[in-house]
Amino acid sequence: MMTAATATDEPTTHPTEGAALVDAVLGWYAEHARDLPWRAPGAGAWAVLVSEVMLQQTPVARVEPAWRAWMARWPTPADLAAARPAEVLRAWDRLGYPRRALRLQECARAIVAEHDGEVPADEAALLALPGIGAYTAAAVAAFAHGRRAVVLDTNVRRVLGRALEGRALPAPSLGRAERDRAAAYLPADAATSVRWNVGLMELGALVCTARAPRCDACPLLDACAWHAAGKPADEHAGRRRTQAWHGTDRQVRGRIMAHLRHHRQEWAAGEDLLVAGADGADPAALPDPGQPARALASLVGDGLVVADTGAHAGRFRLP
DNA sequence: AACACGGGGTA
DNA sequence: TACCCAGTGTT
Repeated sequence: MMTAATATDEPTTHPTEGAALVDAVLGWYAEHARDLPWRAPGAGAWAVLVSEVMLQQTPVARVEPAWRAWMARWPTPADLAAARPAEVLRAWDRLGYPRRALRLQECARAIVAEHDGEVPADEAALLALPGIGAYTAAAVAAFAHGRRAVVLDTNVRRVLGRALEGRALPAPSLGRAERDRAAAYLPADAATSVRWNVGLMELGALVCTARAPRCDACPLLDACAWHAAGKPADEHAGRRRTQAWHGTDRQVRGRIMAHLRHHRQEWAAGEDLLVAGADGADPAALPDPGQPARALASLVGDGLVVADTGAHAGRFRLP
């Protein structure tokens, strides 16, 4: 696949500088790679895909036990496709963003229906699956199938941004110029490109971290533009917004989902869910009394909660 | 381009 | 307390 950059004011490849960076990253990765289960030689494409979806915004430490239990229970796409969504959501537990769990099951069903139960290797085919975006499509193509792909997650963007451009942190949004630059540095050999991708991610996770980078342990120290410039501050600092959590609709949604995951009965009374969302207090006494009901309605809208429309209206359950 | 979307660990 | 984390889908 041709992924050449089209910028006219810069070369599209960086053979000398790029080769030195690649050697440094590959050498470091060979020495320091973590022994994660989805990297084991026997891990199949489905195992890799499941790990990548779980790792979307959830740290490795919390994903690992959930991934082991998940793969033991549903070792193939067909197994997950046949599961009850309520059990899928319970197994997802507290990994966060539970819509990912539903999309992962939709993804499994699409793989069964459209790809004979086999995880596709083509990046475009992967991108068409539910819950698979640009990052995950590239990651599965590379790590599950050994394909050459431009894998750009937050770690890779930070490492390349620092080493090549001297930026403390990547821009809030990924632009074409940044993607072209990453493509220009991707090794031509497929097997090498896979190790480059995973090596950059590992370097970003263990050494070139966002908060307190351990530059003394970095294999790219001598080549790093950010370090050479004296590690200037993040130029986008003023425009980044931290997401609120306490008192938000998201927190209330989480409480309702937690209640339903642990509820023994099939159906739960809406009143119980509203109280659960209000953290045990009377919803009417909240600063925003309508919040629990609004959160519950949004969960129903997302398909994470089902409302009984029959004779027992006012009762809810997991789908 | 901006938003909404969980939850917990760490400095 | 504030920030961060192997992003995705919608508006």
